[in-house]
Amino acid sequence: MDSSYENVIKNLLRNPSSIKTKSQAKQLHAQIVKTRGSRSVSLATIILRIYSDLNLLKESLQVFNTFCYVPTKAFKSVIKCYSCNGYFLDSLACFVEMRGFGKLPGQDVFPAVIRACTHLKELRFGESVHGCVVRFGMESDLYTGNALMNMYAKLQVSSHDCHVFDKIPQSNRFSSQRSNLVSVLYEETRNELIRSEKNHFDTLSGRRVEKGTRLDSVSKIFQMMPNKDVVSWNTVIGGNVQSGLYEEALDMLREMSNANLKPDCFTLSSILPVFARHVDVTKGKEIHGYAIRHGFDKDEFIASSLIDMYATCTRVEDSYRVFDLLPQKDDVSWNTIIAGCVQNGAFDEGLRFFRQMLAANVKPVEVTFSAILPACAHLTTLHLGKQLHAYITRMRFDQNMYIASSLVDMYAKCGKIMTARWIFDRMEVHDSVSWTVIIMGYALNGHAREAIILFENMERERIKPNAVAYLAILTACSHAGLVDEGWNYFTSMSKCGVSPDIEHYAAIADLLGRAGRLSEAYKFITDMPIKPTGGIWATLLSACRVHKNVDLAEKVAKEMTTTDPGNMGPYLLLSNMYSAAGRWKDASKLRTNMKKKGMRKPPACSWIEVRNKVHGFVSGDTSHPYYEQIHEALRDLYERLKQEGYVPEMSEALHDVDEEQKGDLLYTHSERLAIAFGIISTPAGTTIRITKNLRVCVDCHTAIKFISKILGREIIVRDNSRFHHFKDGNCSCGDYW
DNA sequence: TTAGGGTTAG
Repeated sequence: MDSSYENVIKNLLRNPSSIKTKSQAKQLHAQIVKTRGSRSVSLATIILRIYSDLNLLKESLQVFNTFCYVPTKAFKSVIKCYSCNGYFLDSLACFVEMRGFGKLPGQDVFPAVIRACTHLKELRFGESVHGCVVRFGMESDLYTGNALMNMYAKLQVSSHDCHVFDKIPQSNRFSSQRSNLVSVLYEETRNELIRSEKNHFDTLSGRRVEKGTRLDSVSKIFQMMPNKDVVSWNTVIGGNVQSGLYEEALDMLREMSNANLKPDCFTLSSILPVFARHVDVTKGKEIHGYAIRHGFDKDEFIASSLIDMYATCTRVEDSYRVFDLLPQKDDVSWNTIIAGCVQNGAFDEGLRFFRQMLAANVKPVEVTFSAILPACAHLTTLHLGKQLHAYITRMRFDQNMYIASSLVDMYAKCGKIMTARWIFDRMEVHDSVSWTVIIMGYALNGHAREAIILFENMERERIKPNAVAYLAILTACSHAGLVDEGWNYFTSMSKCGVSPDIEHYAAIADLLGRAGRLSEAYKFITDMPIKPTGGIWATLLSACRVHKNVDLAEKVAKEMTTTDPGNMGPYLLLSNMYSAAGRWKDASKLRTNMKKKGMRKPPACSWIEVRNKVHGFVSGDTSHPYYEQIHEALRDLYERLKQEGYVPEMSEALHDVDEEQKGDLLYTHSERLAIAFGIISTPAGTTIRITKNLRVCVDCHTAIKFISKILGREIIVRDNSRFHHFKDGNCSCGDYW
């Protein structure tokens, strides 16, 4: 080899950071092995450092495993390389091994070790490492300080300490072969290390890190740091935000500016959730403006924070705009826009984004499913829900609490309560949400007793019912007419520290009204400590309709038109009641009034899924390609119903017209069109599932009961308030809705 | 060494 070439090699070895690529590193390594053999420990250490700096774990380990005696520098390189590649457990095991040899760690290794502790949620181990930092006088190192603050800020957020061998996170991607070895090594030395390092820490610093005071630890470290950079500030701000200390986070942001440090991408994406939670779109927009001026708005992190902020502030149109302008979209950007749509009730849009995400070859993750499933639940798109469920099972996401709860809710809302229960029973752990969805599922499907049993089981499992859980059980009681039970739950709420809000009052008003205790319900509403809403009056009005009390209905409708003048619900219900009582003049007067006020009844619409396709029907709609067959089926059905004793109930017909015309109006209702289509396009005996945007009318309700009997089919109708399971001539709602 | 997204609501 000529001397100039030899010089190049020497220079490279003296200045290893000049190696920038994997192939350069491998060439140098090969050259050294070729010319000088592989015995030189110092050369191998330099090569290892080069591989480690380039994050080449496989190559680093190949060199590392050749050492008989491992130099400190080699340990440091491998610890860092493991940590940077996400092999946190191996990183810690290597650190333990290094300490076992009595080698002194330097400030260059601590950030990687602390980062590993943070990812593994190993607070106790992290504290012992902190002890080690203090012991070796490295507290003033900027990177170590930042890493420590990050660790305390993160682990302080989780409510309980989770140790690595209690539950190894899935994200820890070490090989299973190696894991046993590492686990044994780690287990053997871990406790010993924690003991020795922590003793040093406690005696040297005179401080003890107690549970629950870890954000104080962050502040203390921050205050004691001689040098602080943007990362230090970002870490403290982010820690405050994650702990819900929004005002403190904003104060820190101001202080940061006073310290002449400019917010960067990290600062902005940490602070944006503050405005989302405060629903302060004006301040959020200011941040958006700042991001645009500094060219940060194309950053995926900032963009997803902005999308989320606008969606949380119900400005979903602005979310779309940010999303559309984003040149590179990652899975989080997609998940954020999908969740934003679904949370704002834009279910179809959410599904559209979900399909686009798949078309863009972005792989859905757990969050994607818990974001999209509620859309299937609300739209009752069972076929899509089932497809998603199959994918979730294949991906082994089914034990994820968010996903499992969403699946239970989706099946319950699609009327498949047994499937919902099956999933619920197979969940390893239940939280208050999963209990609530199954209880609400039974409530909506008319199984109050089962809901009560589950509510008691939840309390037995020491899961404290929250406001939503109480709402679920009150709904169950009200749907089943269990007045005493409902009242008991209502009165026990406050004792359990959950103050009833308007929905709970509404459930009780519904409960009383349903039981026919109308004046009691009226008094309950007027006496409540919260101002009654239009919705709560509507509940009572509905009860007046069922119990045919026109006088109280007029009184209630009057209350409603004062509290909620734009709502046409009371007009419609009252007008139907006038018609039912034969008071045609009053009914027509009311309708004229509505017209004068520019009120129009929204079109009634029902939909049914047949062979994975959703078919929608609007009242009186003749546009469906199978309309002729549908109409014929309806005619046949009408004849058979009449033979069975069905008499059309004309009381709710909208006009004062002759009986024959009313008959026409009635059998063109959207739910009947959908049911008729279901009958002609599915095999005999199959359950028919219909979803309707408005309340089912009395006549349709009666007719569907007959249909379920004569065809021997179960018909499940989800209207805008509840489920109706029609079977053998009966309905689960007990004729109250 | 720092940042973003998820479940229940008659």
